[in-house]
Amino acid sequence: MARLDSSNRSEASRGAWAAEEDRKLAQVIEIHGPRRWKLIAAKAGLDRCGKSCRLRWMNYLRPNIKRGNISDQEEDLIVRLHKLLGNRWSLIAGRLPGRTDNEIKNYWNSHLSKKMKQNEKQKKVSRDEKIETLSNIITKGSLEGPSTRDDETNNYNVGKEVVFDCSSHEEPLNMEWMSKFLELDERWLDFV
DNA sequence: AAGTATACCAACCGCGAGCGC
DNA sequence: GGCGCTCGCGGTTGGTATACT
Repeated sequence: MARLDSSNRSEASRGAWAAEEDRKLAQVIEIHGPRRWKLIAAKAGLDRCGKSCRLRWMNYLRPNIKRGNISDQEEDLIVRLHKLLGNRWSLIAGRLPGRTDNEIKNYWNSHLSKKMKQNEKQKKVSRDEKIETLSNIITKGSLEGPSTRDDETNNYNVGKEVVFDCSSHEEPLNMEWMSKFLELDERWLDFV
């Protein structure tokens, strides 16, 4: 059974913070420092729980907070860090001065996750198209069109520039073989 | 202009970890 | 070791603004 969190479910008020509440909170933190949040809430005479005070401070009132307008550079960094760290927002935020974990999480959920999904979808379509091209070359023996076979080197030439090097692979060139090849050498797809 | 859908973001909630008693 | 308190994190909710029909 889940442990009850004494800082939750208090009788404290909820909802948006008023400017007056912000002012009182900042005043108390200036004196006592940003710790012992329950005490801070009491000292400030706020009808808020300590947890709520902490959140307000961390995400809004803390000095040096940057708000809004995430730059392209920052966005790029978020994407790369998310790739590396996953949903570890506080770690990601730690790399972006002035940004809070909550802001980054919100930004990811409202902007970047959609963007990423679109990219993935596009990637998949493009990969499927490439595989279909390969499949046509192999299953239909279709060395017509843009592809040719060089009998001396045993290579498949696709288009003007691309050479599919078969010299290190055994015939027959079938789909099973090809899928194994693709798993091993995804780079090849980029050529087709 | 009014109603509805969607996007955005501040705030809330549940949970786990750390610490002192 | 057990308990209560505090803190921090990540997921989720809900209110408001904006876009769309």
